[in-house]
Amino acid sequence: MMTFPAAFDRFAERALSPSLSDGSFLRARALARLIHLSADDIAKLEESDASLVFVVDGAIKLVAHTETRREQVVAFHFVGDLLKVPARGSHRYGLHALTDTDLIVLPYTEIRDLAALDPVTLGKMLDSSDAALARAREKTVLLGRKSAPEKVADFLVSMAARIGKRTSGTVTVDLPMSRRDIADSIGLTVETISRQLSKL
Amino acid sequence: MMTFPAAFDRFAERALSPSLSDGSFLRARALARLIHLSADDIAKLEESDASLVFVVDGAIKLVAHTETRREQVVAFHFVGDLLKVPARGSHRYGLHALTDTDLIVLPYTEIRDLAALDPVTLGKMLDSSDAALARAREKTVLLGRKSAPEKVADFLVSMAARIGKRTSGTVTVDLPMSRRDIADSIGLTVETISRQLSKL
DNA sequence: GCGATTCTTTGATGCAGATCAATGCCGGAC
DNA sequence: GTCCGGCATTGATCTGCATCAAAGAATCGC
Repeated sequence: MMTFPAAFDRFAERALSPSLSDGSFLRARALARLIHLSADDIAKLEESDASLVFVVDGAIKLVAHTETRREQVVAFHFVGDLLKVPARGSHRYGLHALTDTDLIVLPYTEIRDLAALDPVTLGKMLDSSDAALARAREKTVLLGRKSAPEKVADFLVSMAARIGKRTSGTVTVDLPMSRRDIADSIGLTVETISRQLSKL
Repeated sequence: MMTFPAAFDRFAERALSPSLSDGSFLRARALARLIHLSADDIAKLEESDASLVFVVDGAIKLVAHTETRREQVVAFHFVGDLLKVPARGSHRYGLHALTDTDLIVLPYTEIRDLAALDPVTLGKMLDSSDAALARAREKTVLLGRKSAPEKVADFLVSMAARIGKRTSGTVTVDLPMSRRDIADSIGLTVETISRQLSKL
């Protein structure tokens, strides 16, 4: 748990320009909300507009819901990540906490307009978007052209790269998500995940 | 076919700020190359660095190659699109022409640095990245959680939205890509595509 | 500490879509 | 024209993963 001023400062350090005008800075501060989520909670976001979200602490999944009650985990995000949660498109998107989590949430279009005059802030948004796009493209290859064993292996490798702890040669990963989350992320069923992991 | 000055102007109109300084404008112009591709040609890009590509005319596919000779179509792009072709990551990326195509290509990091001082240019790059990310996310849902008939139907709908011609109530789409391209895009085989299309 | 609930594992069966194979179709070379 | 090579369709078979089912293991409330 965290206070708003402390959380907003972390957001500002990560996402805003240090040379942002006082006016713009205060405007951003006024638009920001701190949301604390317990594990399994769902963030209440505007569905009609996209949101800019900063993960102050914890871990989350971005989920797309299809009409037919199926769900796809579009991305996982961890501390320090900046992401855009899209407004309702052909699917409904939701943000679910994997662990206890603190988020700073801002309305996307407003903050985009605010950043329109500030290249440093805009640049940070661009870099976040590019990073997310790169991961989404890798995931496209994973989902489109790989077998179950490859999917599980690649998933573990990518998680190790993002949240693995390197201690004296060996890398350990503490996975904050359930088997179901993994399954919904890489397009398999929990049973298949379980079987693949048993074989290791 | 098109001359460099004409092609670069179209790129500048789409991607650069009208108020960009003369120096930056000329620098961008010096970095840009015009590449003309015939159908099925592959663009020769730097593999060590990402490229910023503008589609002046024609249609292209962004392809990821796996080690094992399989390939995944990551995205299709059409006239007016601005896209980033990533440097070699865990997969090798290539740009293939679907029809006769003119591209303006620039080294990504240089143009990103050049844009670092110009919010309008940066904003256009951000918007392109966001649009690509939104499509990639939709594709993630498609690949991860949909059946063959749904994949084909969704593919046709999304292509209609992007390149369909609306003439008096009915929408017609002229698909520039082969069955194989469609298959490699939505994670199916040509035979399955063929069977699904027959049922319509 | 002990049921109740949820998550994970393991096994048996089924099916959607891949693979293999053959034929048809179209467009270009000459 | 007709030969040829690549693309598309259609059919037969196979298989990887889903689905269905049930039995542990962990976690929670009280």
